Amino acid sequence: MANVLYLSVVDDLKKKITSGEILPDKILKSESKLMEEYSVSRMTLRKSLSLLSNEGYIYSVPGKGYFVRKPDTDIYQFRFNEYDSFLPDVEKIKLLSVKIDKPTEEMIDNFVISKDEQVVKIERLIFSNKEPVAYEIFLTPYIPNKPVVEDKLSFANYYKALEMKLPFSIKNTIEMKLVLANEIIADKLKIQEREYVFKVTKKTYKKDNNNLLNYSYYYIKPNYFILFAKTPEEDESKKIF
Amino acid sequence: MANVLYLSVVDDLKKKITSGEILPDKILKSESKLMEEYSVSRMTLRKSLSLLSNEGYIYSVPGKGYFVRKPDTDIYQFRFNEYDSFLPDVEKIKLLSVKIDKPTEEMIDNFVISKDEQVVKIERLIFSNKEPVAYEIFLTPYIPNKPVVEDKLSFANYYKALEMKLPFSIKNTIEMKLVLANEIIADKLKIQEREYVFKVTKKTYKKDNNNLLNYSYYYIKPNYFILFAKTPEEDESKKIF
DNA sequence: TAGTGGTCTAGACCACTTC
DNA sequence: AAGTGGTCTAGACCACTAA
Repeated sequence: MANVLYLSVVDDLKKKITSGEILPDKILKSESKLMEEYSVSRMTLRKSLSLLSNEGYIYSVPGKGYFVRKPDTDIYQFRFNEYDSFLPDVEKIKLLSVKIDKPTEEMIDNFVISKDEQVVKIERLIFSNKEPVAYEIFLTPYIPNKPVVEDKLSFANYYKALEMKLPFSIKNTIEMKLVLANEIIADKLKIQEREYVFKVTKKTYKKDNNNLLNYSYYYIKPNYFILFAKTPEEDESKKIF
Repeated sequence: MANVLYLSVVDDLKKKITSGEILPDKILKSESKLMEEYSVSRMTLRKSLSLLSNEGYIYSVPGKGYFVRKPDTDIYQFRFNEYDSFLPDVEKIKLLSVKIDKPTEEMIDNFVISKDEQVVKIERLIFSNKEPVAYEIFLTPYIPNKPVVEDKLSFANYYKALEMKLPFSIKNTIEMKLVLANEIIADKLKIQEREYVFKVTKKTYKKDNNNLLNYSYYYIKPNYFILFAKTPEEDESKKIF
């Protein structure tokens, strides 16, 4: 297909795998045989096999050969942030409060801080369709001499700025469940107490030491949130070269 | 670190990127300079850069150079299937009914079938903790001469078998939202009518032509489902070689 | 011992960007 | 014209697996 050798090899092998001509866990021809079959050099062939391996089609066992992989079809991917995840589109995000306070027991457990240190607590209300649709509580340890100009960059963006600066060093987790709204949440979202709301807990960790950097609770009105996820795609931009 | 040349180059460059020594969108040294710096051949260096590219750390622009990528921290990954996704662990899955019937308007819209063809409808009840926790309706076009022995492989596993046979050719989507239980759902799950339940819609498509192969609705009791997702990990098993 | 994949080198030619 | 990354080759040596 393409006028690039290693891609045409990839195309052909993919076809053989997706069509079922070579089934999962079955062995492929050896490198030397494939080199002959496609009339390419070893390095070129290996580039093709490398690509197929990266895309999850095959795996290799040293000394044995290449095998077709059985992919995991139960894996899904989605995107979540305070701007794109609510329905209809988010109109504005209102900063309710910024407090610097002593940590609760829960925070001392979660963060790597002592009870003498302080914690930043930010409350925000996310509006959509003229209504409050989500109430967010964000928590992070307070570090007074952080090289972020606190007055200039509002606290609301403080942690975003932090993430932006060192994007490779963090990882997130998210937990979503249904809970009954308590008085505070009901008040913020203007709903009845003991109505169901989505509770999304988002935690941000430092990759290398697994320290918790910050976490947020989002309380979301049921009708304003749909989670849509799909099988992860092979990322074209990350193609091997 | 490792006694493999290209991995030690990867380690060093990763350190420079994660530490912030080279910031997102900033250019790396050119291949020829890096070859000199690390005293490796071009192909070895390119293998290192290829790995970093695959893991999302860098990208390349032909004629210009290599740049540090700004990774997307809003992406999450999770696993969903009828065995591992409910709380506590699933005890059994009860097959309620298998019907072969004419398709509804909705099904004709979704599937690539005419109104004269037929559809398989499977109802299942997922038990956990002696209670029904989820009610599933599965739909797929009925193909009489499918090479699956219908009596042997129960219908409940019919589509699983299908997926297993051609795992590379399918992709899934999932949608999760809150809905109010209607009479049927309330009855199956033994809850009150007009209580909230999770509605999960899972659709399976053929990759090449985007045809819908089957879809399921899961109605799940709120307390028996928590979605847990996290930043996708670099898959060690798919490492470049 | 023969065959397998894993690492590594030193070249070559190309298309593209920048000046 | 000089520098960049992209493709491709023909070797070499190694560790591992299987008979």
